[in-house]
Amino acid sequence: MKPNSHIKIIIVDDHDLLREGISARLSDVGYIEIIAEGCNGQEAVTLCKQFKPDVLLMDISMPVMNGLEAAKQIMQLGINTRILFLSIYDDNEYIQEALRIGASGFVLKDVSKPEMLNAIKSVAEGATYLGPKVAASLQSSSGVHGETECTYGLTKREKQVLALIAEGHLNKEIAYRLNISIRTVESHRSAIRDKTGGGNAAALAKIARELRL
Amino acid sequence: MKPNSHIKIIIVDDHDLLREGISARLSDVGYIEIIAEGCNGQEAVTLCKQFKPDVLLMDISMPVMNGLEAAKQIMQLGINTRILFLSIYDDNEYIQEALRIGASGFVLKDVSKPEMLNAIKSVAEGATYLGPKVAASLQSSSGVHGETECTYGLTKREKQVLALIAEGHLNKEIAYRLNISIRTVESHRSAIRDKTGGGNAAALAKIARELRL
DNA sequence: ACAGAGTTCAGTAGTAATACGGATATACGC
DNA sequence: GCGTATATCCGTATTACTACTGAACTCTGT
Repeated sequence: MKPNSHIKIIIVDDHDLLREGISARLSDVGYIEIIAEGCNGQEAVTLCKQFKPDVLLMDISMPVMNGLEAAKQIMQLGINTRILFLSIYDDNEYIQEALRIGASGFVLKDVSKPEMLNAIKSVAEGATYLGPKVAASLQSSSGVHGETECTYGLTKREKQVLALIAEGHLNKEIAYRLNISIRTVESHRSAIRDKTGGGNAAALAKIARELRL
Repeated sequence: MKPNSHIKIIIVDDHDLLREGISARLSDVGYIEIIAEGCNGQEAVTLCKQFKPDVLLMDISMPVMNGLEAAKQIMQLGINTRILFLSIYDDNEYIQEALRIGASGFVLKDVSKPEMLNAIKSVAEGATYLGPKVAASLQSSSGVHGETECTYGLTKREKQVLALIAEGHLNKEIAYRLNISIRTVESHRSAIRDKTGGGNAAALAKIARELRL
C-alpha cells in the first residue's frame, strides 16, 4: 500500500441505512474509493474475490453468513484485503475471534469520522487498529492491569512453584532449581492445592495457564 | 482526548541520535508537543508521574530499567498515559508481553513518518495500534491459519485421553468417562508419553495446550 | 517485643502414576 | 489370508505425589 494512494473499499452491512451513512461519510474523502457494497457475508466473499479491495469494512452479525465466517473464507483467498470489522457489540468473544481469524481492525458503530478514517488508513497500511472502546473491552477481560487479582491468594513463592509445575517439572527438579528441599516443594504444592482447589499436576497446570504464569 | 487538541508526548530512548531524530520528525507537527525526554525506564516512570503525558513513546531495551518494566509501573500510576512502544525487534515475546501489560501500541523503528503520526494519533484517542510488521509477526506465531498438524502421530483415542488428562482428570475418572478399564487408560497414557516425549501429567497438559485439545 | 504471614524442613501413611513385561480382539489395506 | 495398527486388558515393581501433623526461622508491621 503506497502512501497517499487510493484506498479501495468494500462496505458490507445488512442495514441499508447504515451502509448509506458510511458511504456518505467516506464519499467526500479524496483518497478513499468505495468500489462495491454488499449486505451479507456470502456477498462479502464474492465481492472480495471479484474486486480485491484494499479494505473490507464489514459488520459481524448478518443474515445468510456472518462476518466472522466470511472473514475466514476471505483470508484463504490469498488476496491482499485487510478486514476492518464494524460492530455494535464490544463483546470480547467477537473481538478475540476476529483477531484470531486475522482481521486487521475492529471499531464500534459509534465511531467518529476522524477515528474511522484513522482506522481505515491504519489497516490499509497493514497495521492493526482497535478502537478505544474495543481496546478497553479487550483489556478488561484478559487481566491486563498488573495482576488478575484472582490469584487465589497465592504467595510469590507459591506462584513460582506453580509456574514450574505447569512447565511439567518434577518436585525433585523444582527443588533443585529453587535450591530448596523436596519437602518444601511439597509443602508449597500442598498449599497451592488448598488455595486453588486443584487436584493433580495437570489440574494445577490448567490453573496456572488461567493465571498466566 | 478531544479531537484536534494537543497531544503531549514524552520520548524515552537510550540512543541520543534516535531521540533527536524523533524530536525533529515530530517538532513541526502542529498538534504534537514534546514535553520531555528520557533515556531509560526509570526516567520514564519519573517523567510520567511528573508530566502526565498523553502518549509515552518508548523503546524496550534500555539500561537501568527496560521499557516493559517501566510500562508496568506507569500503568499502576493511575494516570491517563498511553504507551506506544518503539522497538527494533518484532519479537513476539516482546509484543505480546507489551500488550499484556497494557501498552496501546507497538511500532518498529523503521516506521515512516505518516505511519508514526497515525500511530500516535490512534493511541492518543485510546485506540490500539500495531504497525504492519508487528501485526504480521504477531499473527504468524499464534497459529492463526487453521490447524497446527503437529500431533505427534497420536491416534483419536489417544488425543481423547490426552484432552482429559489436560483437564486434570485422574486415570480413574478417564476410565469411567470412556467406559474402559484403568489399565487401558494407562496404556494410552504410556503411548502418549512415548510419542510426545512428555513426562508427568503437567507436562502432558502443556503439550495438550500446544495442540489445542 | 510480639503477632502474623511466609518460607523452610521433617515423619508417616496412603494413593496415583510410571516402567517394565505381556496378552487378546478387531478392523483395514494389500 | 496376512501383516499392521489400534484398542482393549492384566501383573509386578518402582517412583512420584498426596494427606496429615508438627515445627523452626525470617520478615513485616504495630
